[in-house]
Amino acid sequence: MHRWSELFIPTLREAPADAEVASHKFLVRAGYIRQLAAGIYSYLFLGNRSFNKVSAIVRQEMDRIGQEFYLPALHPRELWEASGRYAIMGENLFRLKDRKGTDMCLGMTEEEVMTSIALKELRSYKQLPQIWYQIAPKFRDEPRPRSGLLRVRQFMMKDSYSFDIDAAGLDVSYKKHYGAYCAIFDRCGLKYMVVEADSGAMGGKESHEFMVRTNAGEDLIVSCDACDYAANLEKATSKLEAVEDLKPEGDGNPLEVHTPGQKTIEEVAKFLGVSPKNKIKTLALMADEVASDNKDTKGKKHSRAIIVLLRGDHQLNEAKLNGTVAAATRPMEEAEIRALFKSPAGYLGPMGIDWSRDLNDVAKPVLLVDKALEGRANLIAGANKEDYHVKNLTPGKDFHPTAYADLRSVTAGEACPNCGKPLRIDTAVEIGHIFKLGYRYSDSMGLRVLDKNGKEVMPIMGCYGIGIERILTAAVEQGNDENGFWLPPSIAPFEVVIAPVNVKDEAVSKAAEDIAKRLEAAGFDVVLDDRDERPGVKFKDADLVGIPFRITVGKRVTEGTVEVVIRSTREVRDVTISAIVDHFHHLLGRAG
RNA sequence: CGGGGCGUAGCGCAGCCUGGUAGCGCACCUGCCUUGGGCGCAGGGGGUCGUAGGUUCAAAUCCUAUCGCCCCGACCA
Repeated sequence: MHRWSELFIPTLREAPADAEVASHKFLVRAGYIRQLAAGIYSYLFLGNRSFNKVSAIVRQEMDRIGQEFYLPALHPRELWEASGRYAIMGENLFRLKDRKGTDMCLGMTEEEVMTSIALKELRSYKQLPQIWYQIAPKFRDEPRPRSGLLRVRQFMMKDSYSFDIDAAGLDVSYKKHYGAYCAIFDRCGLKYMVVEADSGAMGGKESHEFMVRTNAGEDLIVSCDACDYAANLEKATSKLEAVEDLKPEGDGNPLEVHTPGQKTIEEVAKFLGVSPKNKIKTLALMADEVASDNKDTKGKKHSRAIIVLLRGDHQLNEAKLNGTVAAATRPMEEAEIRALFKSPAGYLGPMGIDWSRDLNDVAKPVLLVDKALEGRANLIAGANKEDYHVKNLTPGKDFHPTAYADLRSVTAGEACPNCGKPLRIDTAVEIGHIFKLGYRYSDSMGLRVLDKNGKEVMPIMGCYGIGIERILTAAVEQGNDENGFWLPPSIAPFEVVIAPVNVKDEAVSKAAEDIAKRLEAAGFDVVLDDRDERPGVKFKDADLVGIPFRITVGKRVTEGTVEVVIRSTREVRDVTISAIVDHFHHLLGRAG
């Protein structure tokens, strides 16, 4: 039996000064975790217990669809060179040398290791499909670890990888994961949502994220309360209300107007008496394309101009831009702006520049136009001349975009793309991500099997991740008040804490001991707070440490009664001692 | 990596400006007392003031460097 007096549960009255988010404060105060360094945490007794329960649920559900492996965290450089990620991952990849000077790194994910096993062992379509998974530490040298356990440098991840003969097979593996993830998060007692996710520049086709709404989250998700539409802001779209175009002025050809000192969208719109919706916002960006190996080719970089046009009242979504041009961009410097536009910032527009016709044409500047401007007419943009703007601009007629693309960020209140009702935007924590990888690794690492016809084909892959500590963190964020937090019983370190009000009272402590024994015999996870402390101390600790139920054993044992307290609602019930086991069978929905 | 903040006992903080005995609350130990929401009284232990160098008769305090941690941003398969 677990006796609190013998356990190491170092609770704190005050949170460490550098903890800001609720989960961080409470997990430290409750003695679950202690910090070792930035983004690196130790799990103490309670933390580890909870952690193990989460892992066990993940393992059970994953075992229904896949096979568990255990892969090394220490990887040779060559493996990451083979996939091309040694360079791509940059500083986020922990790198080290072994005693012989061989370059090694610590795994951020295990696509390379899994694929290397697959390519050595898989020979035939008959061996497919495969789903391999593991629950193991991952290492990422994050530029800025933060928010306690939310963004850390070492964390436990359930990562799985599927290998299928074709896209239809991948669909099946993907759906199996979708189902398993729902089962896992349901069992962990989380209120989560599944959102369409940005598949990134890696060329994936489909991707969903499992998100828990909390103000501590780092992601922004767009969702519709009226239907099931939900997407990461990086991916979300919306229906726009039609905008009435301006009437053409004069002969309908581009017309310069004098706009002295009017630089911002708002200033110009007000000055000309039009809505920002009839204006073009011109963003001047540069993509610095550094050759793939950043060490040897230092200083040798090729920059190309990327000019983005948006409706005047819209904001650029950098993830979407990234997906379109597959490169990181930065704002142009003043000199670069003058070199291209022959004009100072504030009066930029698309006129008079020879734009690239093709995204792959590196020689000329690229003009990307947001889809919200497609089909619009008589817009107003800068004239590329100080103190002048141009009216009557119609895309496709007066200037020729390199490409139209969805580049803007959705804002709250815009119409849902499915049902037209207003969209909401919330912050959220990503607890899981499923991803159709495609042929990215099969191709780069040379994975081939023979199909029915004896022909070599590339298996298609999927990868799927769950952040174990994020489940715990999200659960704490979801259930806390000023006194502490409560975890769902399935992932709490103990289901019940039994608090005898005075251990020196024989009747009380005997009854508490007896109840603990009976509940434990019935299969409940209980801890007996047998410390010789005042009741207030025990209650405060019980409230703090995340245990969902408390039994208070007080003077009324003489009447055969104790109190059961539900932590989340603070509901208190009198229960007769003889009925206590039945009561918990009922409370926890377990058969007696 | 840019901007900001902070390193003094396990936790929370004061002291630093204006150099001179290192302090408070909580926690901890002993004893008494108390026992339905962090009880009370008495006694006690614990700190190279992040580290290194410098200025000075004297440095937690002033100067320089460095390390670490937190926050905002950039970044985040």
